[in-house]
Amino acid sequence: MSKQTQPTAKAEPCCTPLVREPLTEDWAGDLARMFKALGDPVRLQLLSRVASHAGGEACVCDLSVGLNLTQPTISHHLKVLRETGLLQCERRGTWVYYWVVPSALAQLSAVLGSSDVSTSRLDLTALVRA
Amino acid sequence: MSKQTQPTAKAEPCCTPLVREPLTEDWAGDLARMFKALGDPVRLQLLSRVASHAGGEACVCDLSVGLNLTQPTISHHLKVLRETGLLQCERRGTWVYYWVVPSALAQLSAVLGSSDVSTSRLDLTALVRA
DNA sequence: CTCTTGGTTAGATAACTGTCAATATTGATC
DNA sequence: GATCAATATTGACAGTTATCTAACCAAGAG
Repeated sequence: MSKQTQPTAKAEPCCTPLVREPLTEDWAGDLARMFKALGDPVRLQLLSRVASHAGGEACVCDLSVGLNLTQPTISHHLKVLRETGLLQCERRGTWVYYWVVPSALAQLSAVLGSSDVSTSRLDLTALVRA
Repeated sequence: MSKQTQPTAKAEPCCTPLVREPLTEDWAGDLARMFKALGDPVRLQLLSRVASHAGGEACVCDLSVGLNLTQPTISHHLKVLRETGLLQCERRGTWVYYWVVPSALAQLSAVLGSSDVSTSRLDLTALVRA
């Protein structure tokens, strides 16, 4: 369970301030996959609940309360977040605990934010492929 | 043309990183709409081309080159980015120029950024709240 | 081993999305 | 005016997605 395939969370030119890395074509695709995972209100709330939960992790039963959805639907959304590398999970006894992968969020945040304070410009330049 | 409705760029209880506290349902919806707009490789590339273009703006003809898509498709994606408040545009003569809305991207970046940003980055999270 | 509780998987379906061809609109130029 | 070039809009269609119900798997407790 805790051993998931994580197609997008590659240990690559990651986390280096993405200034001007000559971008592989895949990168826009990988980034888009992660942003798409965030592009659902339920998933955003789930992610937020996990991230802000005491101890940095939460079990599914904690996450489900208040969201007016069936449990399989919650499970589906968690799976999406897992498969994009934004979340990881582990089973402990009866419960399954989820936690965020900070580097994944940081990566997305860095792409959107200006990494160079002096130029106040967006760091999406790296996305422009040759 | 340049006078678009911008449903998502509201001034709200905005920009608290989602690791700090769970998102409200309303806000999650707004954020999700923007992230969803970024959740497409073509749109990511368009956005990055606009952002990295000389002068901070680009006309549609500049943006289309290289992307192997028909003109209406490009136009559609630009519309999505417009309607989520990530881009703005203006017609000048025959051409339509697009530019990014930095505050929108900053807002998303801030949401993703870790609250305990003990490390590097500027945490203007609170400032961006328009 | 059986029951119960927590969670995932499978299958079905309605809604949404990306794409294109065709058409419309807008402005410049003749 | 008529015409052309640059974008936008419309309509259609295939592929994807969010959600549900039902069934299944895993781990404790009797």
